[in-house]
Amino acid sequence: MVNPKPEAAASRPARIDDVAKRAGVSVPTVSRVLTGAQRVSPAKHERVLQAIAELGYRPSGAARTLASGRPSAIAILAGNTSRYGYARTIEGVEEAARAANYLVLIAAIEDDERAGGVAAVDQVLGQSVAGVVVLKFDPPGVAALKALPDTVPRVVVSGQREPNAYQAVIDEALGAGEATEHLLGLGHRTVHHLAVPTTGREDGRTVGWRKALRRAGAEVPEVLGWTWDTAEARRIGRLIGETRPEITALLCGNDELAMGIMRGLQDAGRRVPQDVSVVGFDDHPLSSLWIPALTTVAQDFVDLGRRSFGLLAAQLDSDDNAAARSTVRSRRSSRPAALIVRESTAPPASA
Amino acid sequence: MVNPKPEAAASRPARIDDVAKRAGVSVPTVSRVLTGAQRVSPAKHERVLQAIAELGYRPSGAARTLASGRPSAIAILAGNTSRYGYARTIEGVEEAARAANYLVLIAAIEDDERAGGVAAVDQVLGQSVAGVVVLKFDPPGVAALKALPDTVPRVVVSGQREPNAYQAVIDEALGAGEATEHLLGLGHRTVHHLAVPTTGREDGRTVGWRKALRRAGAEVPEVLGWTWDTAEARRIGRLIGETRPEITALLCGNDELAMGIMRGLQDAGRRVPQDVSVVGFDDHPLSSLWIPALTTVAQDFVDLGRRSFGLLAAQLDSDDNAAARSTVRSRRSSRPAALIVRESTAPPASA
DNA sequence: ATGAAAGCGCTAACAA
DNA sequence: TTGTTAGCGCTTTCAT
Repeated sequence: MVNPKPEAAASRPARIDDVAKRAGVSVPTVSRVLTGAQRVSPAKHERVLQAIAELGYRPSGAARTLASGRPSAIAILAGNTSRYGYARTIEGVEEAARAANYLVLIAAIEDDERAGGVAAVDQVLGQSVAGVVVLKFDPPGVAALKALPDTVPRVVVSGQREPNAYQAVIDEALGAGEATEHLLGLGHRTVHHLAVPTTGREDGRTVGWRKALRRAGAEVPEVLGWTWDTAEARRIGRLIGETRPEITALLCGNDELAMGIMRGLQDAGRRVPQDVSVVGFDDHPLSSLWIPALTTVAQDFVDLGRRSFGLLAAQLDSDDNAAARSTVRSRRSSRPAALIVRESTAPPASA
Repeated sequence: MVNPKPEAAASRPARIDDVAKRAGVSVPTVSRVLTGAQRVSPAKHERVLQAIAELGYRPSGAARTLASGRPSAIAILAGNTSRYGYARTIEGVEEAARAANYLVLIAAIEDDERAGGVAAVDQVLGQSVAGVVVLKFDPPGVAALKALPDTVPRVVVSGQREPNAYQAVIDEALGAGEATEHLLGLGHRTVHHLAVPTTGREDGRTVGWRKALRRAGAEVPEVLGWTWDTAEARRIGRLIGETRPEITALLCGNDELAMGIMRGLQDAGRRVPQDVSVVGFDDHPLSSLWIPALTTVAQDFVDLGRRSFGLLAAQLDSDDNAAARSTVRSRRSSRPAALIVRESTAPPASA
C-alpha cells in the first residue's frame, strides 16, 4: 500500500461540495479546515479530513487564488536557467518556496532586450503570482527588472548592492579582494582579470579585484574581456600564453572561464600553476576535480536562493498585516564569498 | 519610451469589465478578442485592444483557468534541477512551453521515496496544470511517476523505452554501444563501466555497453558501481589506478563521473589516455576543455526537452478534439546519442 | 462554531 | 457579430 488510490477513481474530480456532503457539514466548514484559518470542532474536523481522504479530493488552486486573492505561486525570472550558478540559485528558491507551500514558475528571459516589454514578464504576470524573484546576474535580468510593474512584490538576486530593493546577495567584492590578495601575497606583481558580462555597472568581482590591487599599490591592468563563453576564454588563454609572458596571475569571473583559460594556456605550452596562477569564482563542482584543482572563490548559491525566497515571503506576510509593514525588517541579505585555495595558484616562477 | 507605463498606474488592477466599459462593448466581447476564439468586428476589436493598452490590463490567469477549465501551465517533476542534463532538459521544456503560451511550474522531488505520496506531486496537482513532464532519470523520478494519478496528461523523459507512455528519449543504448565499439576498435580487450544510478531496471547506457561487448565477443566485466557522486568516482579511479592494471578502457555514465575517474587515475599516477582510455556521456560543456579533452557521447538535452513539451502539447490538443484522439500519433520521440571522439581515448599501451 | 449568501474575474451557452 | 445569463470551485463576509 505504498500509494493507496482513493475510492474507485471518480469519473469527475471531487469538489469541495462533494466533501461537504460526505462529511455532513457545510461547504465553508470544509474550507475552514482546508485553510486552517478558523477553528472547527474536533469532531467535524476529523470527518472532513476523512472525507477528503476517501474522495481523494484536491482543492483547485485556480479557484483558491481567485477567491482568496492570494496566489500560491511565485515566479523566477532569469536570463538563463541551466548555467551552474543560476541553476543552483533556482534550486534554492524552489526548495524554500515548496517548504512554504508556494509553487515556483520559471521563465527564461530572451536575450533580445528590444523584444517589446520582455514577453516572459508579461506572460508570468498574467498567471497570478504572489511575487517574483529576479536573477539579476546579467543584462536580460536587468531588462526583466525594468519591465516589472512597481506593484509586484519582488526580490533582486545579484552580486552587488541595489538601493531601495529587497535583495539577496553574495558579497563578491569581498571574495574577489581575498583572491587578489592571495595572489599578490604569493609574490605576483599584479593580477589580471577576465570578467563575466556586466549588469550595467561594473560587477562586484571586478570592483573587489580593482580595490584590492589599489590597496596593495599594485598596477591595475585593463580587464581582459567580458564573456560567458568558455571557447572565447580558451582563445584568450592561448593568446596570453603565446604573447603575454608578463602575465603570471589571473582572476576569472567564474570557474568555467578559468577552465577555459587554463586549457588555452596549456594549448600554448604554459603550465598552471608553475608559469601562471589561475583563480576562478563559484566553486563549481568540477573545480576540485580539475587538474590542477582550481583555487576559487566559493559562493553558496542554494543558500542565496533560499534567502531570496525568505525575503519575498517577508514581503508577502507583511502585506497581510498592516502592523508588520511598519516593522523595520532587513531588506537585504548578504553573505560573504570565501576563497578556497587549491592547486592552481603558486608563487611566480621568477620569485 | 522603452517601457511605457499605462495610464497613471491604477490603484486597483484593471479588470475585464473596466476594459469593456472603456471600449464601449460587453464583457464577453472583450473575452472574445482575448481568447481569439470567436471573431469580433474590426472596429470593436480595435477599440478593445486600445482600451487594454490604455488600462495596462492583464487578464487574470486564475480566473481564466477556472472559467475555461484549460490551465495554461504545465509542470516539470524532477529529482534534481541543477545537474547538467536535468537543467538543460528543463531549459528545453521551458522554451517550447513558453513559445506555446504555457508557463512552467517546476517541482523538485525529494529523494525520500517513502515520504507519503511524494509531497511535490500533490502540491503541483493542486495548481491546475494542464499536464506534467516527468524527468525519469533516477529513482525520485520513478517515484513521482508512480504517484501521479492516471488522469493527468504526462510525458516521460528518459533514456529508455517505456511501454504505453508518451515518451521522449535519447537513445542512450545506441550511443553507449558506439562508444564501446570505439574502445574495442582501438584494441582494448574489454571495457569497464561506471554507471549512474538506475531507474529500476538497468539504464540504457549499461544495456548498450553490455550488448556491444557481447556482440564483439568480449568479456563482460561487472559494473564498477552506480553513483552520481564525483568524489566517489575519484576514489574508484584511484583504486583502479592502484590495484587494477588490467583495466585499460572505461565508459562512464556521465562526463562528471569520467572527470572524477580521470582525476583519481592521475592521483594514482596513471595517465589518460596512455595508460587508460576514458569515455564520458552527455558532452558536458567542460568536457572539451578538460585535459585531455574528453571523448564522450553527446546528448542534446535541450532538444529532448523541446520534444517532451511537443508530446505533451499533442495530448492536450487531442483532448479538445475527439476526432483527433483517434488519430494515430506517435507517442514516442527518439533521437540518437552520438559519439564524439576527442583526446581521452587511445590504443592500449600493450597494443 | 457553523451555515447561508455573495462574490473572486473570467469564459461559455444561449438568445437575439 | 453581439449581449445576456450562468456558472467555474473556491473563500469570505455576515448572520446565527
